[in-house]
Amino acid sequence: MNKYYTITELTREFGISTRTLRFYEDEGLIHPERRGRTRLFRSADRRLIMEILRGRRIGFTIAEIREIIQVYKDPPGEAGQLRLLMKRVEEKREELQQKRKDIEETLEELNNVEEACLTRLAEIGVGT
Amino acid sequence: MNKYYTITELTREFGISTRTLRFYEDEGLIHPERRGRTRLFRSADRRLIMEILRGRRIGFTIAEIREIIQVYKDPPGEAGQLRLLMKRVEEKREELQQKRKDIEETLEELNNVEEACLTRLAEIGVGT
DNA sequence: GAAAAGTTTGACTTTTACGTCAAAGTCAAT
DNA sequence: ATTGACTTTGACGTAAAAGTCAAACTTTTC
Repeated sequence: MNKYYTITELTREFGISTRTLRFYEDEGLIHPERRGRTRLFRSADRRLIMEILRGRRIGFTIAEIREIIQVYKDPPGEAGQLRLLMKRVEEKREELQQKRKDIEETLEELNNVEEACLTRLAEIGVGT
Repeated sequence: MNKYYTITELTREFGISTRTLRFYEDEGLIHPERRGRTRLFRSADRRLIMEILRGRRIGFTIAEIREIIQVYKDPPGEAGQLRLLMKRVEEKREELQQKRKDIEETLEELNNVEEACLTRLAEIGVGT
């Protein structure tokens, strides 16, 4: 075990480009090891990339993703910082709940569109 | 009734800029009336803007939003077009379901972070 | 009827998140 | 030892979605 992943293995697995991974490294989101100059990704890096991509799908910016990673890396110890973090968490929660609501409404509309399509198809293509 | 909204009324209501609304008009998403050169928004425009902003929050591009609006404006009548539309609907559905899952996982993590904060606060700030 | 407030168009700029080369280095296999 | 596949750095480019600014025009208000 304890295998290394090459950069292209990961790009293929996740459907992203090498440029994207290099960009994430430049932005300080990941820190793959090096053998010479070549990047070597461990499974921890791989998992981190999965979380980054999840954040991306949700619509988080690079800055936000970096911030989240930071919090996990070294959580704040001081009371003021903790309270600040909780405030930010609460804000994010509201944002995500709104987004979830938006998605659910849109899924509903998609259902309506689909039904309308089926109805229309049945009307015109009777027996197609 | 049948009131007109000015552009700034809407920007204030939705927390967007006039530039944004002009941009949406340039992109063909909205078509407010004119009195002279001044734009006059009706409540139908206002509702449309709400839908545009919902699409934006979800992460749809302008092109996708425009496409959705188009479908509502004049739904396809031909069978091939209808089937194509249904395929696209299915793709969007999967995309949104993935996004919803991402959001739910992230909401779970936010809960964990919050709990960790509370625990830590209790530890250090006993009686604060 | 003059000032203040709001609006329009047009042009240029900015930010984010990468894409696209080019040139050079590395490594495995033939 | 050379071909071919892969990788790196660096520089420049790009698309989307607005932001910013200037100059002119309108409308409202005092």
